[in-house]
Amino acid sequence: MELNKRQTKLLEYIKTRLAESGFPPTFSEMAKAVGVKSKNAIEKMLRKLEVLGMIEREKASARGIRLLNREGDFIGAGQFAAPVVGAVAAGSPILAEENIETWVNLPTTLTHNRRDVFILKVRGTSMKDAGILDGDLVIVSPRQEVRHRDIVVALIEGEATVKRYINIDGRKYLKAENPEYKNIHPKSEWTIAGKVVGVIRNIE
Amino acid sequence: MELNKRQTKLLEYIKTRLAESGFPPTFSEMAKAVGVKSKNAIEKMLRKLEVLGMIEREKASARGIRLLNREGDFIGAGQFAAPVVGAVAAGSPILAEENIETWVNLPTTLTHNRRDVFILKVRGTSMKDAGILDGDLVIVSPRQEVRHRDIVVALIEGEATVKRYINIDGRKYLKAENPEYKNIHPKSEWTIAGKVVGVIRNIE
DNA sequence: CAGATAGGTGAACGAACGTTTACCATATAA
DNA sequence: TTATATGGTAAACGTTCGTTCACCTATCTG
Repeated sequence: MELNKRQTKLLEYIKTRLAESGFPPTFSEMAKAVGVKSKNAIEKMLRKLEVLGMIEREKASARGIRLLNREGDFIGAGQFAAPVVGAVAAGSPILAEENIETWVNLPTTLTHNRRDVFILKVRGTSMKDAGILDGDLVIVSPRQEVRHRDIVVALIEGEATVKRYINIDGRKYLKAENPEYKNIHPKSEWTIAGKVVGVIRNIE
Repeated sequence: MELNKRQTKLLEYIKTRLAESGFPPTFSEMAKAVGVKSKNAIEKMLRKLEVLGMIEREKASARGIRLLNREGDFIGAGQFAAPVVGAVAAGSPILAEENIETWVNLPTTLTHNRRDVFILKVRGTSMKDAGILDGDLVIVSPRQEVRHRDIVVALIEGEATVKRYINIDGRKYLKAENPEYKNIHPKSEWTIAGKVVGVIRNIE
């Protein structure tokens, strides 16, 4: 069972309404937003979203809708669900379902209001001199321009790695921020999955 | 103009309801929660909260309440407002009004559901080998037990500083994580303001 | 003392809001 | 072809919910 276009639009509308107004919309508002004329249409769509575990409802109460992320905990206003990428299966795009370990809610204030970021859990100490340690979560913005000396997430042979991007006169390579690691001049195909725009560390 | 006990309780109730149920409460729910029998009493309290800039309302709509932090942006479900401490005025407690630069909303998921944390903006590079750089925000938990080798925020002569806490056989001092800095054996009175439980960095 | 102010009760009103039922159109499966 | 699921309209219903008004009671002020 999957969402059709209008149902996806409804879910999206609930998200933005929650983010922008601080509380969920009413049936009439939703009907207007997705372009249907009957509140019953909304009722049916909501039931579907509920069955699929995307929302949770409080019956018979106004605006009684909770938005859930795929972990089942709910996404409050001013937040959005960001995927946490684990091991990247060779050849697959980094954001493929199979690579997503879990979802966490982030406040949009932490990402300059971007909602298209993902999160990568850092393994190893190759960036320790840049203040990125083993176990840290890096926030990655995939659609942002990457410049010389930015910290990036690169995909090399289906392996996601955090490094500093160096581009000198068109010579492009990756630099570790730890003297014990060598620079990487990939021979095989590689791509940049995004720019690191934030770091989150949980101590203990 | 200040809040009395019941009004404070109302504000607190709105906060927890928003955190727990994902949307604001109705008048009746609020009346029951703070122990008044009339919805009009709630109306008057809400007006006061509104005048004081603590909430924002959408008139004539069910559950039309937004919770604001002291910066005027609203606090969504699953979030709470944490104070960002700047320069600490000598002799004042670290969380005194005058020391608070601004407020930011944090998701409770980042603080293990603790709501009593505050944030300190790090100055200098004395903790760089612990992955804490100049400009980083550290999340500080003031009521948590501090143990040997924890990273802490210490108050020395009215100066807030982030260091590693060392306690060997009762000999207590502070250690920088940067060879260019010496250990600190404070001679004057000093206190520990809290334990560092998280780090947030915004790149760019 | 009279008067203002803050905080509350209680009831009535009307609009907002979720729910339900009957009915229709279209596509898909048996 | 006949069922059956899907997605929608339309209307009616009954609460829920915010608003407002009249009135009460302390407490403080001049």
